[in-house]
Amino acid sequence: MSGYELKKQLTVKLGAFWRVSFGSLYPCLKRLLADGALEVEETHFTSRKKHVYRLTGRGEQLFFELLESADLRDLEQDRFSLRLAFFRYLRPETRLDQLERRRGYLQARLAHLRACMRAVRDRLDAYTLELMDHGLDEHEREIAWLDRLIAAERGGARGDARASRSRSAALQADTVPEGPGRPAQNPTTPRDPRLPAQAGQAAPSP
Amino acid sequence: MSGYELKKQLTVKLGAFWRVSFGSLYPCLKRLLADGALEVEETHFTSRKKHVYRLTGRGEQLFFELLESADLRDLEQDRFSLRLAFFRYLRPETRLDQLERRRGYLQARLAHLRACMRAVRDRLDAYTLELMDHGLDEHEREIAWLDRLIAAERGGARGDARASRSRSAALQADTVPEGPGRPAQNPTTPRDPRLPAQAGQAAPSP
DNA sequence: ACACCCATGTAAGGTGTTACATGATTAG
DNA sequence: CTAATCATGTAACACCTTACATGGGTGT
Repeated sequence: MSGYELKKQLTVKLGAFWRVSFGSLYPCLKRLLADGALEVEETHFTSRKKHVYRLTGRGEQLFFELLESADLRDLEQDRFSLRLAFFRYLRPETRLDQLERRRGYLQARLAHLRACMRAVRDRLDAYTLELMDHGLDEHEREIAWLDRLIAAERGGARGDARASRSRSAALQADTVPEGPGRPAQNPTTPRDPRLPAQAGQAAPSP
Repeated sequence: MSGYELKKQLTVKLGAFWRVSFGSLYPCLKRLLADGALEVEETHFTSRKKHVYRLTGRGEQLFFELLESADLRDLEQDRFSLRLAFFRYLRPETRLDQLERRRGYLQARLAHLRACMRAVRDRLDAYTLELMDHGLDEHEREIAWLDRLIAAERGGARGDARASRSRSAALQADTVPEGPGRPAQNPTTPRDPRLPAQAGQAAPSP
């Protein structure tokens, strides 16, 4: 799609934790184009120029490489959320692995925060205490949420049915029908069935 | 205190949402020093140089000005948390005002997210849906938390007693004993009783 | 006619991080 | 003695945001 359209899509679908500005989007598209990860088609339907971008095979490969690999930074809130939004393109094992790494990260952080808090607790004013308690709470909730996702990922269609707004049970549906879809599996194939070309399933796509 | 010590304190007390690096802290101290907001005393107790910084009257004034004023950016998660950590130095009315503005901000955001979600809900995969639901949940919780803080701020010592980990009831204690402590009230006074010089009350201080 | 969305891009500037450089002191 | 901690700083760089510049189309 076009850069303009792309921004709109990203804003609607990932706007909760990730915002793009044209000042970073357009240069990025150019960079990816120069790297051969994208190709353009300039349309002039109405005398108005418009660049329609499309992923190349190389771009797809890059996408899967970036998605499968995850360093320490990718365990932080926003980066992880961004990755989660593309989880359907990951192999189930990698999904599970990344969910568990995020969980471990949060758990460690939680322990550290608790330790910090014990150390300074009685020298803090009420507002700071509230803030810290709330932070602890948030972490615990996030861990509980991850536990649900992990359970759903492991147990197939049987998630925690009691959680009021739980959608865990649906996690196994709507997923890419392929089995373990590795990028390295068949690097020469130009068209990849993992990338749905049809409409009706417009999850954030590469 | 020294820059080094300051970083340690900030890391322990605000580390949950705000991290400082020396590369930004030291230049910042220099800037504040040049602006007359800080003064230094170089100590050489043990032949090791150490800069002990102290707020000047101008610095205090600046602190209160920055704290009392809040633009749109300061309503976002981390910025707001930072401010909340210094709430005890604010006038009660300003506290209430800022809590309510943050609440309004979250409410608007929540409405917007819900609208986005309604629009794309059936074109999203299960992971993205989980992500969005979780985001909605977080927002709702944050609003509920703010409601407790607001209630405590309004109602004196009577907060929501049922919340399991609530500390709301203590919100009115531990606060700066002064009444409305405006910076403009007596600009010529060098020493400000609002800034506790004694130990034993080491909430994040300017 | 006017405002507003579509559409693309550039340039300046702010902000912070990483890495480096340096050296004293203390605990094991 | 050696590793860690105390302590201060600088420079390069990455990254993104804001503001600007430009122009076609669409609705009222």
